[in-house]
Amino acid sequence: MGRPSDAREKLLQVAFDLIWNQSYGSVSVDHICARARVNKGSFYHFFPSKSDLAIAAYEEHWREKQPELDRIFSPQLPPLERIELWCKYVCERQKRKAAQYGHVCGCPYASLGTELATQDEKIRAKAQELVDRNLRYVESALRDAQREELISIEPQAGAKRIYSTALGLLLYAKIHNNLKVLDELEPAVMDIIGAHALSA
Amino acid sequence: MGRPSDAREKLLQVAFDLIWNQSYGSVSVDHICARARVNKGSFYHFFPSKSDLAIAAYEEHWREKQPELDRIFSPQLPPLERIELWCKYVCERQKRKAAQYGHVCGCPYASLGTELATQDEKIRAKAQELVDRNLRYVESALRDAQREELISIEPQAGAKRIYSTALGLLLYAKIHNNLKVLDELEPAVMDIIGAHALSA
DNA sequence: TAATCATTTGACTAATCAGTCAAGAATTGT
DNA sequence: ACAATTCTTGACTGATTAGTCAAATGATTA
Repeated sequence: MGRPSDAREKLLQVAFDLIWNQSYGSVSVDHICARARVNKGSFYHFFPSKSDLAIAAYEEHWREKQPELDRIFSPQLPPLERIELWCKYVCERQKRKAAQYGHVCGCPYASLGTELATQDEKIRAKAQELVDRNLRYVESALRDAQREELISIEPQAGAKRIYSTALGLLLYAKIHNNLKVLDELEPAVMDIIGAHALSA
Repeated sequence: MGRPSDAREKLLQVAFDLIWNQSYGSVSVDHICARARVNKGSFYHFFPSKSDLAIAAYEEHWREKQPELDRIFSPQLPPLERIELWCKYVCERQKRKAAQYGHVCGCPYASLGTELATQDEKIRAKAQELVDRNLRYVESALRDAQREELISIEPQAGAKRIYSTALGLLLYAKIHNNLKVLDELEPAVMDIIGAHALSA
């Protein structure tokens, strides 16, 4: 089995953190290596390039966060409660991050995605994939709500609107470096749903 | 008056274009100079640093685009028509840009802002300023609509929601590199307003 | 114990980065 | 024509960039 190592995992963790809190362009391979206490040679032993690391780091982050999303969007919960829970989760996560780093960090997929969408097709595709995976949770909750005749909105279109609203508010909050912006997330999302609520 | 020159203007123009279509981090001072056919020494004759150029370039772009926004949001027009016109303008502009560069470019303020918000406070503040200037148009239109008793939504909160929706959809469209996403802009915005429309 | 294999080490390249500078060129006002 | 002012030129610095490599190390297995 050769020599055991946790360098790969450390690199993935550090890379995701640095890229989210700063940006892809301003974080160098040397920075990542230094922070992870890994030599450059080891870096390139595990990853063919910086952009491959970024992709792997984001995929790994998804892998770690997925159980939490599964919990939030558990079919055990009433569908609209899932979405409410998700809004709170998004806000809470931003609060934690902002407290840790001193500024609002926004959506990690959006940050990497928007920085490199026009430059690196593989990274754009990965960002899209991650966004779409998130979207699917919302869509599924809306579909369940529809089945229970709670709403009339088309689940796919509704999910896209809700997710775009979240992306937009996170972006707005990051640019204004102001967490209070996110207080609007839950009401805005609920209004999107509510506008199409079936009056009993 | 010394030697006349349009180097400054060329640099502003080229910088805005390159940063919007690529990213701040991936566009070097050398690239900008080469594209503008200006020597590096001239660059630093006009601008103290790369980030100062970026700020000046974005400010200059605003200066050029402002008349068009003034036209779109002319008080001569019915307030909700202004917003409708603005939605169409945003979509049209993205179509033009995408045709020109082969990919959806998204909102330039959001792109620069989200890339550097956590890194460069002056750039973050400028992005915020530009976003807020745009917001003011929407807010003013909503205020006029309120005065005419067309809507009940609070203008400031409504404008924030509408603008966030636009930011979110532009971001979503950029990450998916898909212009069709923007077809949702006008209906989504109108639903935000419509949900608070006063029934005659 | 010896062979095997994955990982580590750190020095190395060649390109690129933002930014500097001193000397020269072009314009205007006198 | 001359001085003052503004802009241009292009070579230069020193730091940083992504990526390479051959030799060394250490754990596992036979």
